[in-house]
Amino acid sequence: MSTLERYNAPATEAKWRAAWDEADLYAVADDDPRPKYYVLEMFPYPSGRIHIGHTRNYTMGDVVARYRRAKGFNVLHPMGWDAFGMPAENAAMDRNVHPADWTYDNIDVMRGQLKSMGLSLDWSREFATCDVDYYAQQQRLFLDFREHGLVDRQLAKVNWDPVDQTVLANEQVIDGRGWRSGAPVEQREMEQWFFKITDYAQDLLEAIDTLDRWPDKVRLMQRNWIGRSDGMAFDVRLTGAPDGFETLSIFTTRHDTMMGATFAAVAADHPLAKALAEKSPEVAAFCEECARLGTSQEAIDKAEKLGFDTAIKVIHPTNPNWTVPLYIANFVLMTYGSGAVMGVPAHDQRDLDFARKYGLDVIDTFVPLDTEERVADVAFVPPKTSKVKYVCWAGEPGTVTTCQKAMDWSLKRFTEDGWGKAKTQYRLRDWGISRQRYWGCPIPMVYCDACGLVPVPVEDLPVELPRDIDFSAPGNPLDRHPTWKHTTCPKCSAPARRETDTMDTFVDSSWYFARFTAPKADVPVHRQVMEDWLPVDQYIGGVEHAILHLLYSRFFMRAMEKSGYGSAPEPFKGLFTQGMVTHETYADPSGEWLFPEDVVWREGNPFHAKTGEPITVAPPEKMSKSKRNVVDPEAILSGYGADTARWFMLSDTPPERDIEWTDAGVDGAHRFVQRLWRLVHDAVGRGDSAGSGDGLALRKATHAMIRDVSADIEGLHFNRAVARVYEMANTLQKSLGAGDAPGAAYREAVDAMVRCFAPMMPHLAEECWALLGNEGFVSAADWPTYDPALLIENELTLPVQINGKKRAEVTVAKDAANDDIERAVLALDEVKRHLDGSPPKKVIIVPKRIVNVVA
RNA sequence: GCGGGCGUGAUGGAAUUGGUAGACAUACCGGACUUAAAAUCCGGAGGCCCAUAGGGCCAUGCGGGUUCGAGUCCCGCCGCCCGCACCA
Repeated sequence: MSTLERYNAPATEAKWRAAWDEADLYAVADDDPRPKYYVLEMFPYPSGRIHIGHTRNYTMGDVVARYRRAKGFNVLHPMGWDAFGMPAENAAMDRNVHPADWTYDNIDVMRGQLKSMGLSLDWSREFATCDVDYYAQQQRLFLDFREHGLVDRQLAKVNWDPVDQTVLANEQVIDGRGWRSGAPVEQREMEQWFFKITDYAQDLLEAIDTLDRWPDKVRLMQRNWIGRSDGMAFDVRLTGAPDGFETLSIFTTRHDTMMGATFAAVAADHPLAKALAEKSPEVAAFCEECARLGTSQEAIDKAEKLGFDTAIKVIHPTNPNWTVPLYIANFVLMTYGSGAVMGVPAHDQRDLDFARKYGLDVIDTFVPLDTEERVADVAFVPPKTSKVKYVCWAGEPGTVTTCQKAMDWSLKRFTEDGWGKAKTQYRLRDWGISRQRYWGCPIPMVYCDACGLVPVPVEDLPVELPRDIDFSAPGNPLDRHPTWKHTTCPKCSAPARRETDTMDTFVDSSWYFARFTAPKADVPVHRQVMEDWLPVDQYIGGVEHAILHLLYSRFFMRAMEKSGYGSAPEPFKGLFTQGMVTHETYADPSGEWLFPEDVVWREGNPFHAKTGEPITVAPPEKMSKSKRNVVDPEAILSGYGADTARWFMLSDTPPERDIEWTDAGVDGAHRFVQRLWRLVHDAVGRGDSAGSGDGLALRKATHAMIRDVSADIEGLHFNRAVARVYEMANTLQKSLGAGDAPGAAYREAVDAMVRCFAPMMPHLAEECWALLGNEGFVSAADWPTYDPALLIENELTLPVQINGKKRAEVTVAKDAANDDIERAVLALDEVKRHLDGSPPKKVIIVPKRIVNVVA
């Protein structure tokens, strides 16, 4: 043993990766007869290098892929690159490199890094979304969607940077200013392309119920995002309004409070408000003020309710002689409902604040059952299921009923009266996909003065991005390009202009999982092949994509089905959202953030490695460049090896929670790599003949491990699977130390253990597998099976409680009768002592679990 | 504000339908090996109290409740985290 060299992880790992490549072990065929399993991790953005979060995400996916492969599935486990996006353009501006070169160089680096993790990926299916072959097919999908009525043009507000002359994404607006120019951002309305995701609002909502292998949290977030509310729509007549505005559309979900409406209000960007603003500078000024306040999130928090009395009167729908004033109000949203509301101060806090400020009436329509007190400063907004007493409504005053019943009744009544009608409203809005930038998929449309908007014919695809591009001036470089946008109309051949907007990069990631099923096809997907592979059985990624990416992908599958691409309504059958990787933060006395490698520890206290100053340590948080609490996985991979990094990522912390990266944890993982190596060496040294006895205890432990590790991996409880392997190693080592380990049982145990940790540490497993003299790759070996007969105990040791406290144990035959157990328990010294001579009040025996004696 | 989640040793965390709380790991302490250290191996360990073996009490954020039995279920607090946020 003393001569055994340490396991050289980096060298050994490289050897096995080369061997896997040589054997083309992870390539997958579409026509394989075994049952399919599609495991996918969210593909990375090629930012430059892999970060620690990637290693966690891809390790988890790889464990699942390797486990399923061993269980006899035909496993699709592909990798690609979410390669379009702003950082490439920023690099182009900052460093004068071409976005394509920057992106593809990054991909080369990151591909090498991912390969060094030993992931069992089918690299032959790799693609990047910026590959012309990919975005050409995406353009085709766009045209098909349009053909099927799923694309339209709508006016939409954008963040406009007046200095850079460009549209900004929300995350580029910091405190209301452009991130580059620092100029105050303006809201502009522009015509943009939209995917009509709202056509599927109800379907997307209902189908969430079928996603039973998604986290409840994500399902709830999607439900809230779609935001269905059932209410009533109606038109009210106006007096004193400009021509063309004789009526106003209103939406409400509380029609039971209609008789408490004391004012009406429209949004500042409502068409009526705009019409008034044209005639009145005062109105225009008010609306502008509202628009300014609107943008930043903080402002909304503090925003005071502001209103402008238009002097227009709204005729209450229930009574032609009853009018209420119409305001323009800053808290009414144009983007929800009809952009106009009836204000019911008694039962809505916003309306109440507004009413108090502008001296409007407050009419209680119902009161609590236990008090006659009327609304003062706090609106009375009971849950719809609460019973209240109605005092002023469309029904009999004094009625006691639930709000929901009153609403149902009111809706029926108002519908019969001929002015109200039931309406379902969604919070979800159509998906604006236009982006005014270069590094994205061009939208294949042409503007012709004679023919209007004309789609690029499919045979003319792809509309390829020009290579020569200039980032030295602000604005969209495609729009500025000297020749690119000039073309001829596909219909009339007259000179025409190309659409210079490109697609939101979320479009790229909305169907890549489908493209992996036929990555080289000259159509977006092959119908049959896609239907065979989809849905993805297990999708793994960050919770930050819980709404947009996952919802857009669900929409895409429906849109593709409608466009004739085959049926796979739900793209991801199983979803798992893993936690982040965190690290302590370090700051020097001046408050500067320090990298972990700049910190040295002396006697448990941290000091600056160079200056020797004491350092303050703050609790772990998400790794970020700004706080410098980052660890580069490259150093771990090349120093300790991939298996150590993988094992660490899977250990201790449940995968859905945040994991704290610590050097001690990594060292511990590496120590275990070395320890397993020694254990296996020892097994080989013993051969098959040494030892005595049948090793039953060891065999039981082995088979229990197989059962438990299998269940833990299947349930994605990787931390528990890791603990089971540790337990097995401890058991092996103990039986070894006791000198009673029979060779065959020991050999069986080691063999099973190697196969069980192979999905987690594939290189080490491969080396151990070879050392044990097995043929072929453990990566291609079957998953071990366990013998249930070995797990049945003939005798059971039951805990014995007295009055609910554990006092003793009793060992009985596994099928012992309750009478026998009771007799054995009452004979125990410990039990006698506590009973002190008197008979027990009761003895509760839970079969195979526990005995409780009630004294 | 609305919605959701989580509170267990020094630390990360285990714990079937309510049934032996603290598996496994990290850090720590002791021993062996070593000139020494590292590495390795063996062992210890929730807290408090009495103690010779051993025994007792208290312990899963806090306070109640249901139960033979509660980390787990119910009610009320406290704290932290996440999502949405003027959605009519």
